[in-house]
Amino acid sequence: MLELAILGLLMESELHGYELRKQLADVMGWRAAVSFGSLYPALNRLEREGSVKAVESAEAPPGIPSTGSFSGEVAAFRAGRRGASVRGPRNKKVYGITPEGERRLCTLVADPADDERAFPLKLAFCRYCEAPLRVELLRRRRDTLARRLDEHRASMSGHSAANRYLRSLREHDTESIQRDITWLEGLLVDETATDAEPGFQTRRADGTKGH
Amino acid sequence: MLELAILGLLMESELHGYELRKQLADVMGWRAAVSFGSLYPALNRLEREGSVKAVESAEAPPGIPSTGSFSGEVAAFRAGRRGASVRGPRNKKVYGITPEGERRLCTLVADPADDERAFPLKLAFCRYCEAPLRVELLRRRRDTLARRLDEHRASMSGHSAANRYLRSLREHDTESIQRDITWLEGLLVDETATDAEPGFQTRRADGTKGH
DNA sequence: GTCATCATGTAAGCCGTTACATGATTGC
DNA sequence: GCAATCATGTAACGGCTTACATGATGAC
Repeated sequence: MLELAILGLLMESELHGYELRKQLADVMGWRAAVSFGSLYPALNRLEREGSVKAVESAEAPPGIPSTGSFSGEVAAFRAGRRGASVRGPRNKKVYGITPEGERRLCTLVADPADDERAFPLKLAFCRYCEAPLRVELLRRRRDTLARRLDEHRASMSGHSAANRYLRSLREHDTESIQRDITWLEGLLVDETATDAEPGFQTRRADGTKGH
Repeated sequence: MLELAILGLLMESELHGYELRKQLADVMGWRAAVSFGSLYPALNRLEREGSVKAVESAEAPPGIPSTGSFSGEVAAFRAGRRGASVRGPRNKKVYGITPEGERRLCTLVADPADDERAFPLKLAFCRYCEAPLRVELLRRRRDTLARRLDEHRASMSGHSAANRYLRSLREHDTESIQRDITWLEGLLVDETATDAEPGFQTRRADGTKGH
């Protein structure tokens, strides 16, 4: 799921790991506070499989009147040892998404496993996929919750009787699920109402800098 | 957290692993569907540390007119190889909670780390702890959510603008958190309103068979 | 006698975390 | 020059899952 988050953010702008993490925390909040220990390996994995690739960081180092890519080269040289030429001024490695990666993004959104962690992430980035896939995502989630609601009601009798905390928890739970379903149904209506719109959003044209 | 669930269920009745799992699924529903691969090791862990102990299963094997513990002994013998004498007819190992385990239960409820997984479990079993601990639990959770709500609002501007899915997700999220807080506040009121009640519930007296 | 279910466990692996190590850059 | 922050990584570990292995019991 981390991969989905990475790919989704890279659709909006090219980023390096450190900032990816910040934006992820910002965009998704408490849901997806991810650590470097999993972020960097994930980036390497995605790079190996061709979903992202390191790009020249277009960022001109401040303080030096930008004599072409010279200063960047120096920094890369001084930084030494690793991926070398793609490292930016501050030893940064800026990533961009590839066409392969865009396909992977939609594959991940299409993946039927949407638990509480995965779904919000999918929803946040599904705008880069085609409409039918988005509808499918919303329907699937709604159906999952509907099924859960049934189970919930089925097992309402019995256990809760002796435990007022458990009873309250379950009632609250039931209401929450109902609200979620209503919300999803609203999103589905929006989705079908606007299906005359352009199919899906593409990423920013190459060259336009995000942020 | 699995340990809390085990201890909590054992407060109500003596159980063996297999049924523990069923009841857990029943009581907590989708939240805590646990696998044997983690359940049995957890039970062994708890037994080693003295929080639970294997007990004679009082269950008389049906079809045999119960000539004392004879048939049980035979089954245990035939079952062979392991913990031997505490195994019931069907090679079951029935566990009960110890005083040590009861203390451990309250320690776990008191533990300040309550994420989305842990809190419902704590709430479900906090009735075995003393009132101040319960109040503390509810307050802590409410405060956590209140803080989250603030952060949420702080970062509302910006990102959501271009993404109607993300915007909707956040709005829904905010409302959900507010509802949760209101709910918790209600529970807190109940808690302080009923503090003339007997301190806390103890487990069933030894010998009374649950279920 | 065989199949479904009950019952207990082990092994491998996934996905994430914390803690640690390293070094560049900026501000003072 | 020193601390704070930016930036990238590695190592160890944790908790849980899946898949596998084993065997008892009951229904038919």
